[in-house]
Amino acid sequence: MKKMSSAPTMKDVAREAGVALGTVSKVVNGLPVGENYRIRVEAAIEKLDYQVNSYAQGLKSNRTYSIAVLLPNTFNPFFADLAYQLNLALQRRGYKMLLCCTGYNPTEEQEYINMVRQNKVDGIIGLTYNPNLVVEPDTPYVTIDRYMGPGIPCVASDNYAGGQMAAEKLADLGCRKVAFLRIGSSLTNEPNKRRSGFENGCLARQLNYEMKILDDGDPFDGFIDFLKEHFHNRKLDFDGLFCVTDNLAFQIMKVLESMGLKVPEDVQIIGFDGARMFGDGRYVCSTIVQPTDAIAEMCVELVLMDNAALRPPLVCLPVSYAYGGTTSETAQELQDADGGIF
Amino acid sequence: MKKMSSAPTMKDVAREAGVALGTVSKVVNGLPVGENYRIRVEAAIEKLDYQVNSYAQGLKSNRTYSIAVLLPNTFNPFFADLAYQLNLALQRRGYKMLLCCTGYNPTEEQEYINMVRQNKVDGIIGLTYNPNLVVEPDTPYVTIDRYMGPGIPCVASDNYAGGQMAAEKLADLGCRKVAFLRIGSSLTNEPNKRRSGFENGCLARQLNYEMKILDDGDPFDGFIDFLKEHFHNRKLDFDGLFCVTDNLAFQIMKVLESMGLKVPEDVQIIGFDGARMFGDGRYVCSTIVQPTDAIAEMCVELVLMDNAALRPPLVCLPVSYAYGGTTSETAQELQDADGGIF
DNA sequence: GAAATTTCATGAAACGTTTCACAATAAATG
DNA sequence: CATTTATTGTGAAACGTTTCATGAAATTTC
Repeated sequence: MKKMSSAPTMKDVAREAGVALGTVSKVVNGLPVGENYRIRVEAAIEKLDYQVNSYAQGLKSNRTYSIAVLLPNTFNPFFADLAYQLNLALQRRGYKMLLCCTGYNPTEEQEYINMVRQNKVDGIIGLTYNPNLVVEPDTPYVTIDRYMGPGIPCVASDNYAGGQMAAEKLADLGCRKVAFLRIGSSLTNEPNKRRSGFENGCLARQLNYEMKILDDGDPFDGFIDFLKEHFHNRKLDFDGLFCVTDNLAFQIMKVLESMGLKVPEDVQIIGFDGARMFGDGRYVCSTIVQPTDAIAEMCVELVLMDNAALRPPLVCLPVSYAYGGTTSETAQELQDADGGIF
Repeated sequence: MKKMSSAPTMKDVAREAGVALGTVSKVVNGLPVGENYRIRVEAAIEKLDYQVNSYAQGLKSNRTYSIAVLLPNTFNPFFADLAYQLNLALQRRGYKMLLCCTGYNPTEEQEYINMVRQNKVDGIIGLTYNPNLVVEPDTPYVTIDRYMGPGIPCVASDNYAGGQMAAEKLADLGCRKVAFLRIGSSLTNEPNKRRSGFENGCLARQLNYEMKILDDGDPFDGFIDFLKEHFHNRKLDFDGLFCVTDNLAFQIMKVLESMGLKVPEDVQIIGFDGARMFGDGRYVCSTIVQPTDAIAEMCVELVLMDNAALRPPLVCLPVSYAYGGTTSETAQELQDADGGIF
């Protein structure tokens, strides 16, 4: 005479175990309950194969144990790595990750932010580009790389130190004339500090440096022209290049190689991000590595923090340097690789 | 005397508009309502800045408009691309994507599958490795690359044709002795058809071929040995290599280059996946491109299909070939790139 | 113009939890 | 042993929707 149609509810469990509804709730939520009661309830849960209904749970408690993550996309290796690390960090705490790709679209970004108001998520972690996102003051919101104002914590790696480190590394490698390459959004975001850090590092090491910044509107082949101008016929105006991202570094490297130059023999190239595309510790180029694991951990920590007043406005996490070559020695380490090779 | 503490509910809207609760519900859900009523309700919604509570909605309707996507990780470019395309396809239909990285872990996979039973999602799209996942028969579930049995649609690219295409391409490029390289899981999954397709293609074009398959347990440097054996001192036992993934192709390429060989001048290398890491149409190596957009679209289509009986057991989607070099001509196209260069 | 029919707003019931005032039992106290 | 105190199970109320039987109003029909 049981209703077989739908999934069992707490009421069913209570009836089966011969206890009250509230008792089942306590057992399910790990609240203190008499030992014999607990056993009876757990047996009933097992027998009926009961699963809590998270809609009902959310309706009462206003918690979904899910966090929305806003990223422009997942194919950029840095974003992909962030998504992965955030998923891990959230999972460890029993939270689910709602991933939203915004495509740098301010409207999409705002739409996703609004989602939290429909109680779909308990908080938001966002790497966004809309400078005037409207966020409810009491909405748990944490940004990556973009400082949005007081009350909204921003987590970033120490971009300034990263720029400095790049300069020092190039100096250590014997470079004498270097350049910083960047495709610039004019946003006042944290990654912009890479430039000043690099500048400072060059000054400290008495390195000649040049800045090549292409504004948003400029075509990419501004860089091609730049490279042709300074490297044509092995001209080698620069012996070291610091590229604002690995993405750019990789492209520059390809172009230089197609011009007959060798990296790093002729030109040293250092990128930024250090997102491993193969999950095994190798990098496509030498790079300043962002600690995506620590960034993710911190973001999750902050977004789940109870006392909003204690949240710091800005958290900077230390970067490191990684060599990008694949030598036959390092190849040995690849056996532990887990990058989806079938 | 309004309660300012929490968000406005339908009841508040009804009171404000002077209509019944059910009328508000109809307006919110786009059901037929008298024009004057609709206007009044919409005004009230606007005024109160009302947002539906999706917990309550889910509790009644058993729908969350969210789909769980199971992938081993997001840093593998192919998975990253899939995640991105799935997000797009779901977004277009008003669905949210719950992304779950399973790390090839059968237990995690099963755990996420169970999630659907807690009513957290309306369906699951999974690229999984657990051969005996337990899925409720009536749970909308669609797999990528893994045929799990009748009733569970599998979406994949035409791996057989892809293998064939690789062989033909190598033949067209003038290769005479080629090899297929793979790190093998023994799973009977769709990607395994790449080998037989390649084999068939080689036979059709009278290409000498060799298969090098490393089992799961084998260390990666089995490949190093293989490469040393056949390419040491420009030996060039093979003039073309078909690698089962771009990942592997890229690694092989790096090793060969570190051995003093040039790609593609000395050895042609073709990978598989064609996941663009920079979102701009360029590839890290020549490759058989999987149509991740079509795969994603089909997965979403199938998982949201009302009539489960109409779902096909297996859907194969056409692959294509892409050249992997970055020439200065192609560099011009990079200006439209959107890969997160700051 | 009265009766039959259609249209559509109404509001109570239900969805499956959590919470909390209350009751019942057990333990501690003098 | 009676009384106070602490402990813990109980079950009704509430969360904010959707749904549907009800009835009022508008429309059509003869």
